[in-house]
Amino acid sequence: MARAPRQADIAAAAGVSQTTVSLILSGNTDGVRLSESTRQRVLKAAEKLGYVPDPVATRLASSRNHMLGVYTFASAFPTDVDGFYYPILVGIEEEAAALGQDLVLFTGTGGLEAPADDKLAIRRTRIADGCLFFGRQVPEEPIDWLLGGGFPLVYIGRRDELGGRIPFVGVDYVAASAAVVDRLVELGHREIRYLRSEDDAPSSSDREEGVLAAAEKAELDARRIVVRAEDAEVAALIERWRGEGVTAVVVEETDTGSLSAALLDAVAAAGLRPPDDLSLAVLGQPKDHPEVSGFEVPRRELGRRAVRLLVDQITASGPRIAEHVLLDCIPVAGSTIGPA
Amino acid sequence: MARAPRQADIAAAAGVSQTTVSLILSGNTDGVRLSESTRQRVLKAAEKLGYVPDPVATRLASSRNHMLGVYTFASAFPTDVDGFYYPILVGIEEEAAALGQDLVLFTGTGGLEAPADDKLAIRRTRIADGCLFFGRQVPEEPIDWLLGGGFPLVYIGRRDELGGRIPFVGVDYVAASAAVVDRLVELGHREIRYLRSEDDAPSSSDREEGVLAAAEKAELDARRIVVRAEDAEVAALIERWRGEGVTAVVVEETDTGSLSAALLDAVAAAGLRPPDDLSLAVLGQPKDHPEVSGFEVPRRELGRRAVRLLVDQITASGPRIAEHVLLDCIPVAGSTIGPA
DNA sequence: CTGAAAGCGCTTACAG
DNA sequence: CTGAAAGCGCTTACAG
Repeated sequence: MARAPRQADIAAAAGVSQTTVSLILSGNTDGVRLSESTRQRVLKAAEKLGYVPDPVATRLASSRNHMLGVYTFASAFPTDVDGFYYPILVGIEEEAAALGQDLVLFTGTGGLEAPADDKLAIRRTRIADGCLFFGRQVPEEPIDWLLGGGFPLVYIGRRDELGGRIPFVGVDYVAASAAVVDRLVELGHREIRYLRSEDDAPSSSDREEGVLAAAEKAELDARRIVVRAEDAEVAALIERWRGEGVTAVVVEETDTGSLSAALLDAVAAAGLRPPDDLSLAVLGQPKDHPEVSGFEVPRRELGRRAVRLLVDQITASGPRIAEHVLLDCIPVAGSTIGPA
Repeated sequence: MARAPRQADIAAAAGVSQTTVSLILSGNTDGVRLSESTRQRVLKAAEKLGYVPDPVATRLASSRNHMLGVYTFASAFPTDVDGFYYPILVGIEEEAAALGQDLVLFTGTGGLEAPADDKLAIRRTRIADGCLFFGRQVPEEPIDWLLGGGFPLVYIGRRDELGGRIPFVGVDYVAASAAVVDRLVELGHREIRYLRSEDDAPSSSDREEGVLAAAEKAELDARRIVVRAEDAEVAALIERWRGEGVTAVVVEETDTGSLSAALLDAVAAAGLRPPDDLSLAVLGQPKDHPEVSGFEVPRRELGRRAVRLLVDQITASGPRIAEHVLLDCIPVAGSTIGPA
């Protein structure tokens, strides 16, 4: 394969030094003045040779290469939760394109390798100007290392680890969840149940926090509200709750959506028709069920904002401070909530 | 934070040269022998300093960077045809991860910029070791330029441009489509219609070719079989075909899936229930309609094979030849085809 | 067995 | 106005 042309090749072709080529191509006209004729000659030679700067060399020598990393702790294109992550990726791509940034997907550990390899894979993200991270857990050591080195990074989703030093763009699940319960209370519901998964992701505890805050405000018996369950237990719960006089059920929407799907199935199987027999709300947007009341997570915007925050960090001149952004959810009125 | 430690720091600490450190840390024991004591001293110093190799420098110094480009001519994450491309991306990511390659998504022109910019964006793909291309059209000039420079690239989808010099992994739509018509003929159907889009993508003409080949073999009147139509015209066609005694309809599945969706809707609206009132087949897999007869496009495998072909090209020692791979589709029996 | 040196392709002071 | 030189942190011949 013919070598890719370098600045030195352009320099030879244009009869100038490699330094001059670098100056002209990088548009680094800071305190420098170059004759227009030289400039044109260089530009023409570069065009003719089809010059493309080597991003790796650029990054070694300077600091930017206009590549943003995207690191997911599982798969960037998960098959079981595609409906969840896809809009975020769409947002990331949109904003990156708008800002002239390419994306580097680090495929590091597809879950196949030992978690020990995570460390190296995460450190490799340094080849980009900065990196977006997705995922429930935070591998503290490598992230701390990146942060300590001043490497720009942004998590997608709220992260409190490492003393709050991790910049993130998250979703205000607390407020959105509280609003859903508020609405039920306003409609006269007193016997409410909140069904959540066993998993302890921040997005789960945030939702619970919002639910409990609203319950407390309404002076409901908070101890009875929260119920942790597996998908398989849902049908039995529905039965029990009917006996307890429950009039409204709220369920967490997780990335797989399996818990809310299980609930919707169980409700239908029990012959209950919301909102008449039971009010139903999902803390999120269940797939293929736009009629269900709840809220919409601004996933696309999440991706866009994360990219913007990252680029801000990269271009920031002063010392960076950890930035934390929480986006509001969009309330979904739906048709599954009614008077108690 | 103090500077990240470099090999030179370790060298100083261990009292050896930086070269020796590099040799020991990279495990590059090829023709070299190092005393175990030196080795231990260096390893210990590296550990103590918390050394992590700089991936950027590593990649500059070695020739490959283990990054594969992914270039899409529109958006890598299209919102209207997500169901179509997503599995391909999944396959690409899987195989890339398995082969230890990172992915660079070129966001070049999201359709916003003039096609002239395509040229530069496409050339930028050279920062990777090789690149995968998606898309209906081939911008000949930049692709030719890449090919001429010996840059490894693979198209996803059959491409005949540039004198067949473009390596690709495609799908054997001809054979799969013919097989569907064969099946209908075996079941006694003689009045068959093939509904296709106006668009002239290779995947469309391949399907038509397969349909016509099967029709010819069965000595059907080929002139009446193929019908090009827009989504909006489908309902009227159904009506007409009933008058013509049509017993089976085959429809093309495009990336948006809108034509097959229009047909399924029109058939249902006309009160026709396949396979009793009409046999129905889709040349592909319509979204959310697993019961429809036809075939499944091996999209995930398409992504995987494309990655493998690309990596083969990259690692090939001798002169590369354009490789063309066609994958078989998986027949879907379905329940919408019956006897005439 | 180990080191001095060149080089990967750029940027960035520093000289003219 | 432009060039020679050093340097980013590593790898890889090439000498001892």
